[in-house]
Amino acid sequence: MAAAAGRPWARVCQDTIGKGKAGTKIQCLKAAADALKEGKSVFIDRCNLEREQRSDFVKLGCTVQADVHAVFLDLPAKVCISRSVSRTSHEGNVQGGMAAMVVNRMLKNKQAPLLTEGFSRITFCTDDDDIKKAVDMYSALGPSHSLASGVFGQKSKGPVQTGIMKFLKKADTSSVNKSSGTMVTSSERKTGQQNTTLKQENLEAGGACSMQVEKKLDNLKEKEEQSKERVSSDTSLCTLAFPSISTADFQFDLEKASEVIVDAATDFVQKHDNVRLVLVDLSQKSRILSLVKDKAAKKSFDSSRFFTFVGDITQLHSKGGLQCNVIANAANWRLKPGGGGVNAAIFNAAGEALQHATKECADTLRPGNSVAVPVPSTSPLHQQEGVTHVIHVLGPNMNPMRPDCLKNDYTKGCKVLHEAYNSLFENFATIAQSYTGKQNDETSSRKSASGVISPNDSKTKREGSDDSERTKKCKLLPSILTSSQHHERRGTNTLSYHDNSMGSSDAPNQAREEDNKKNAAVTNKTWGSWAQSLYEVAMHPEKYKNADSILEISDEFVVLKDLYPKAKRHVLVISRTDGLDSLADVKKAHLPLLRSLHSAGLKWAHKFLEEDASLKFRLGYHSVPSMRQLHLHVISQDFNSPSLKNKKHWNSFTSAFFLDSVDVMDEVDQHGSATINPDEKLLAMELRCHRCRSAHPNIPKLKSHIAACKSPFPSHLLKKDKLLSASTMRAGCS
DNA sequence: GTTCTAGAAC
DNA sequence: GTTCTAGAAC
Repeated sequence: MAAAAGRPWARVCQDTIGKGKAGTKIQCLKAAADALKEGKSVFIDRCNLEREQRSDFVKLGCTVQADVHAVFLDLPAKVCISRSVSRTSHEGNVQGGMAAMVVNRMLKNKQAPLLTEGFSRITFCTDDDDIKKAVDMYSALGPSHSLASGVFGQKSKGPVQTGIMKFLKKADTSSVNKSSGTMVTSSERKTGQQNTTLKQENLEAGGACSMQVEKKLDNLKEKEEQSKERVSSDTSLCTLAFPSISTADFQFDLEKASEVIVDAATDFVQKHDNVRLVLVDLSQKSRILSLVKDKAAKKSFDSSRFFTFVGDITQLHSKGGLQCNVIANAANWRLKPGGGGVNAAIFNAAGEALQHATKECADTLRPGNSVAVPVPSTSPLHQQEGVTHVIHVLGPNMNPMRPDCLKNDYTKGCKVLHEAYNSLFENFATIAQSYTGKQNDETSSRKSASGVISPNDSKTKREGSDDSERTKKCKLLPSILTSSQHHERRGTNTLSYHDNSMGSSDAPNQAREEDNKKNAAVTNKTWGSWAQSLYEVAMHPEKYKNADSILEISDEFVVLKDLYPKAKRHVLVISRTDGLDSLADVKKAHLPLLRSLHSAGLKWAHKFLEEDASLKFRLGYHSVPSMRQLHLHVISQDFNSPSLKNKKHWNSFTSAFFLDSVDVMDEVDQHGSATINPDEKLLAMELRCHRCRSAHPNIPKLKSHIAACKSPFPSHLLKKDKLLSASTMRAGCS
């Protein structure tokens, strides 16, 4: 039913139609029919996400011979959810925490509109820009204007669609003067002039976040209290607080490390006056502290000048009552923040100022060396803790997953660790000297001024001493590399990361390149230098047999704890077959190998289930792995891990990108190869809960959700034992 | 101002 | 694979 041109628009909205009460679809249909009778154009503002929901409106439009258009707001789920949750004045009161649930439910069933439903024009809007364009277009419609029929704005146009488009465009030219649709996306309507029913698939979109889950503070309860014991508050002694170097992430043997510490420290305090060394660790139960204590007790030296202390090295003064002028940092070779442990804590506590100050002193650090950095006076570490210098130290590394691994060579390791402490203490001695000098200077200046210090004098003095300090600092930093050395270092380090850390320093680069070429012939993929780690482990597992991360070595595979686990339990079963880099290389002949990897994975999953029966496991492969060498993931489904940080991480384990081992074995058995969907889009998909499939706007919100979600796992996982749990394990045993 | 993502570099 | 960081999103 085409009414006269120039008639206004009627907005039919189920949220408002009930005048305070919940509206009904019947009311909407009646209102739309009435408006059409009056010759108005009608805008149906309703979430008609399913075909069935909207069919009555389409029928109504058709019976009155109006053009029926759809504007489909096909926004990413995360946008819909975050906006619906954060809106504050929704007419239907769908907002806040409830909204996420409602929107998730709706999105689950959403069906994109089709021309065959009876629409003459469908406009897809996939972002705010599209929406604006659509609003502008409909707002600008005049009485004699018309919009082309067909489907517009759909991002993935299949060939059929194109055909339809062509056909419709052709047809459309003959009906140019027919009335056309006009729309408004909100209650604020402009001048609609045509008489048409317009249907809008309305996904309300508004503002911020879904679940109002409070941010979990990573404040671990077990964080040990600072030492309560009284410590000497003798401030005449310049004090260095230092953490044990290399014994945490670098996995240096504690027994050997404690010997080195005691040797180096006692030696140092015996040679230097007016200095104090304090070995600090967070935990009362710290093994390195007790080892050092025991060993130190057997030596004769002034125990007030070298002792151990339990506390946070960044809060020794404020929380521990221990004034330290200088603290040491167990740094990384890049001298960058992060990485956890002491390094992260110190950079955190000192603020950005320390990063800049460090940059000014050095770019990189070699094992066995240290660099002293004056802590800027603006830094909280300086202001609150009275720390004037941080000395970054890099010790030897025994962790095969870290750069410059010494592969258990403790002869060299102890030597380097000794060098590291010596370098640290020497740097500290020079700072201490400048302290004593300063104190003396100030004392003498006071004396000479007979108790009167002019502000100018004082200022000059301070600047002067700062300057001399800087000069000294440069002299005492043997670890600072020249610019050219620095570049060279970077170059070699890139290699050494893989060569040394992965134990193939004896394998020349050339060989690696050949390997890569050989491999490229199979999968046509070249692997970045960083992608070689698993290959190295697979080829030479014996070199790492002492590393904690290696759980099992057989002729066929190596079981390794993932260095960056994406869940509470996450291990890799790495095939040892050379040249088999990923699933794409797998042929029927590899079926026995796949079965071996699978049963090894099962065995470890069972072991973990015995330790924690609440876990669930999946065994599978990444369609396109990032690391070379075929490896099976065994991963618990809690995904509770700080290393799970981004969308790619999430989707690589929860989308079709993750191929269940049982399916892979079946496919290889039946077709001689695995079906791989290498679509990168799988990794860029919206974030959905792996249990209830609800969508979430970002990783933190998703993580909050999955920590609480108790929905059953999707049924496809329950088939074929893809999801291993304590109960499936028991069933398997019986 | 803070949080979060995404892309480049490694 | 991770780290770093600019800038988008909030």
